[in-house]
Amino acid sequence: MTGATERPARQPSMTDVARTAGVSAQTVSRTLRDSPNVNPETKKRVLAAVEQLGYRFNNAARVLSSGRSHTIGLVVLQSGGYYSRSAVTAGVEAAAGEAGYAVSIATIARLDTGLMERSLSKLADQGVEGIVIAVPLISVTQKMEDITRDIPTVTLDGSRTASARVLGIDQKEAGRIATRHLLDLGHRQVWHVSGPDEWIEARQRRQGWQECLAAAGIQAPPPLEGDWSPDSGYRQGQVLAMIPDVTAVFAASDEMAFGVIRALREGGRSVPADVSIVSVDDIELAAYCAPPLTTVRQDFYRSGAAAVALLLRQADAGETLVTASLSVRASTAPPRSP
Amino acid sequence: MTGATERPARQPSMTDVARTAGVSAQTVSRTLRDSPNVNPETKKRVLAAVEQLGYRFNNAARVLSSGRSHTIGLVVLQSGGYYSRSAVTAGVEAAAGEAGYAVSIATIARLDTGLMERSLSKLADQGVEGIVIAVPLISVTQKMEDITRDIPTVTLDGSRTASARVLGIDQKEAGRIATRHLLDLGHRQVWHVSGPDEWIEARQRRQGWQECLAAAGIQAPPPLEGDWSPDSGYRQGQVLAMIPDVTAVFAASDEMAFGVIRALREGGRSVPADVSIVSVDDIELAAYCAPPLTTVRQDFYRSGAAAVALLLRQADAGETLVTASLSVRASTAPPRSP
DNA sequence: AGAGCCTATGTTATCGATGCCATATGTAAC
DNA sequence: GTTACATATGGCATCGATAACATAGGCTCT
Repeated sequence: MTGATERPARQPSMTDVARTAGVSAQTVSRTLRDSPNVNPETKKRVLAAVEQLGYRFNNAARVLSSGRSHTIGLVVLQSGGYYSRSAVTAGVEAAAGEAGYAVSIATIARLDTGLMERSLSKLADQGVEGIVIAVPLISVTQKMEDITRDIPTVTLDGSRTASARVLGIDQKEAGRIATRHLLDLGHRQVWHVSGPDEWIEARQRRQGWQECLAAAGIQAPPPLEGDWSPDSGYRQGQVLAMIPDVTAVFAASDEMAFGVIRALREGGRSVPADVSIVSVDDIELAAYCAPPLTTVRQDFYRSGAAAVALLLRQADAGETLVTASLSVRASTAPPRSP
Repeated sequence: MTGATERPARQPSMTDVARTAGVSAQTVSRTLRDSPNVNPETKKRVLAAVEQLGYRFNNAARVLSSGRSHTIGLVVLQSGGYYSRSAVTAGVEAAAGEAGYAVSIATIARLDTGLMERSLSKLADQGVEGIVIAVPLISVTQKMEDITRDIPTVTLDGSRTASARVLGIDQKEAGRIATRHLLDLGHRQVWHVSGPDEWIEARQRRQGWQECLAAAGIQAPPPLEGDWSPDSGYRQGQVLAMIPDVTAVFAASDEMAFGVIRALREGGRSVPADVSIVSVDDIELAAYCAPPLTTVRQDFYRSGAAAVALLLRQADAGETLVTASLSVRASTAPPRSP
């Protein structure tokens, strides 16, 4: 029975390599980790054996014995719509990869406390060494506190648990720049279609808008809240189209801006002749749709990367990293009768 | 020394739980995995101990001893631009999560053989039990063959290694539907702005277009190749704008379509009055830009989920899963003088 | 009542790499 | 010519869970 041809194709282990190379497993381990005290000659033999057997190390064993998983967890929203969020993902992955860390992604289908808890648990179970949370914590539960106490966590949204660190993202700046641009063109009032109130991003952009208006001695009109989607922009645009003296709108995202524009046009307003629109994100399409969108671009990729650096203790919390710049295109113009 | 207060806060292990509950580690293991033969009474004691100690299992140990990682690897392109791809990601994650699998994502910055090899290696090192490749294999190397021989792999692009299975995605259908729509409107010729030739998607959509034209007895004009980006659409649109008798264009993606439209308009052509445009994807913005885009929607989410099912042996290869449906909006119309 | 079989639980070996300590050279220092 | 110390390598315990086997009651069936 035992003498059968069967050899269940087990992956070769370090011991196998050691045997082939005529050294101990320990030496193989040292070689593969570039330990200093290994004879170049020996090293060569070991590497040859590795090559020959097609050896690849067993991650689980490595993690178990070293106690290090070299993995970072990332929590993002599933729906791909939010441009800035996917840029964050790319930044996190790039920075983590560079530092030799893998990224385990937990997506949540929508903002929901239960889903959030489950995602964090999942990541904790996977033994991640750090967590980047790129969605708002709509409410912080005990369970979340427990996990973020045990595992270094950085939030990118401004919301936080007792122990999670927050990477400073000054979104007000974007709101200010956008509003300023409209005022500079001669508009006397600027309306705002904001993101959902749970998102600090949305709140900060709204604040920037308010402050900028206040500084100009203008009383801000009530903001209209959307959910980042083009459709929500469209619906709020329909509201704006019913208000006669609207000449300038600041939308909190490009996607909403396009919805607003559509509604305004359907309502008989021309953009930018009657109404100017600025938004935030600068998605690729912004320059190619009609009209090409004037929008504030921010470097979210960089803040994703910075979050990883912060987790790996190579950067400080509180630093403000997202820089904003205005791309002026064709959705804004001076008001008709200044 | 030893009597110090210090207790280095090691995570509690199964043994600790066992001690607290007054049972063996094995019983704890059984309880936590819902083994049938555990006394409800005992189970309760164990769960209480788990709760009390804040125990969470050690994934590495579990993987090492069971030989199962319960993780699936996913290779995608980093740049978020390709709508269909991110839908695939969501589908993969949802299906994997449902089956109790985690997803480890390897993103490649661009289509490059070296990067591809590295990503696969990374995933293999992590001990994934299956791999979903959602990008084209521009060239298959020995190393890729080796990895996909050892680990069940499904490709979603149609390209393949010797052992990877291919999930049948009939993209021709999309090309056919789009072209058919234009012909039905009365157009006598349909031009095509295709995706990059490395992508099977692009090739198949092109084929569908060609076949549909051929069936109507029309000689297809040379396709214009883009890279999925709005900008590439714009550049090819400039070419089209220089050709007098273009009345209908099929673009292989929504983003390119918007680029084409912009170029055509700048060239003095009106859309859809002078030129009709159909594309593929149905991104959220398609309905809100000007003009609202007529486009073919495909269910990529579903094919991502199907890829996972295939890996987990719950489905068959070769099955065609992506269904296409046309969303008629305002970028198409009958030709001016039929 | 003893064979046979479930149920509930414990014991022990094992997965594959690493940490720590031991050992065997070589070689510089006094 | 010891002491001393760096270099190169091996041995063994260990990480935490699981698989496989072992055992001890309790029950059914003939």
